[in-house]
Amino acid sequence: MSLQITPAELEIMKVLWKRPGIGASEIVDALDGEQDWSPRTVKTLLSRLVEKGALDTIADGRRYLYRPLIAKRDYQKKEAGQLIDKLFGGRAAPLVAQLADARGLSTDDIEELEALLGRLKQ
Amino acid sequence: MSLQITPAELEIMKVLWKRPGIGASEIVDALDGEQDWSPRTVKTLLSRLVEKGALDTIADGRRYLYRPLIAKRDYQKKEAGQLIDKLFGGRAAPLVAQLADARGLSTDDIEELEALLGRLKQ
DNA sequence: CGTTATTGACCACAATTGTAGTCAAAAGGT
DNA sequence: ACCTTTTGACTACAATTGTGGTCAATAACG
Repeated sequence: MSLQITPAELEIMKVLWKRPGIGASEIVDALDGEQDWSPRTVKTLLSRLVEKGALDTIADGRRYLYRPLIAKRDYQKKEAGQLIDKLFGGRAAPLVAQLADARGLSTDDIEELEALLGRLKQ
Repeated sequence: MSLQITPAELEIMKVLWKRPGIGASEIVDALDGEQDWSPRTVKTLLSRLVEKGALDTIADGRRYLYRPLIAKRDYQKKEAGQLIDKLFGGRAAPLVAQLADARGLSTDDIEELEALLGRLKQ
């Protein structure tokens, strides 16, 4: 199960990672301003995510509540790993170098990363 | 020009980033072992990349030599930036944290990153 | 010189994706 | 007890993508 989540579907997942267990209409509301989708479109994306096993449904009267079956953290890990395998020869350092170049790391970023590296070192 | 390069097309780009200015048959050869594509498939991908403006052709007798019009570095930057915007709230540090967790950074990676951060600090 | 192999141009076709419509059941307002 | 709204199920349909076939021109080989 490769669990292929498309960009449009990811928007739905992001809402549900933030507020698991809500229904379709709440999702539509949450997306308002973000995406300009008809409620129909959101329903379709929800069905596809359930079909793919990325979401779980809980019956709640005549409707469903939806809950993510994959953790955001796991998905982030998978995507980050795929990117470095695909483009950076499997090494993380070059990726970070590119990021630094592409958008500049803030002082906060740099400090955070140094702290992280310090923790990893021991 | 959003220059949307698909995963299959990227394999072609990777060959051409390594050896710019080769022809279709060399690309087919270079991919042998990597991908199991018919020469036809490679040709189609090449045409699409030219159409998209990702490659340039140089006439060489009755065939073309192909050359990347986008630098690998630029493409890496774009992809890395897209990933952190899409999944990491635009911050690089959480991405690195995930990478560390996902696959463990080697001592070399850590040293490389520390050196990089040192350079960025001043 | 005739045959074969290679090449780009054009075409094909199913799967996936983005985007949304139709429909019937049910829930709620009045 | 009706009418409207909301919901999930099913359906639609064009664009993109992966994968490769046809064809005509031409280069290379015997």
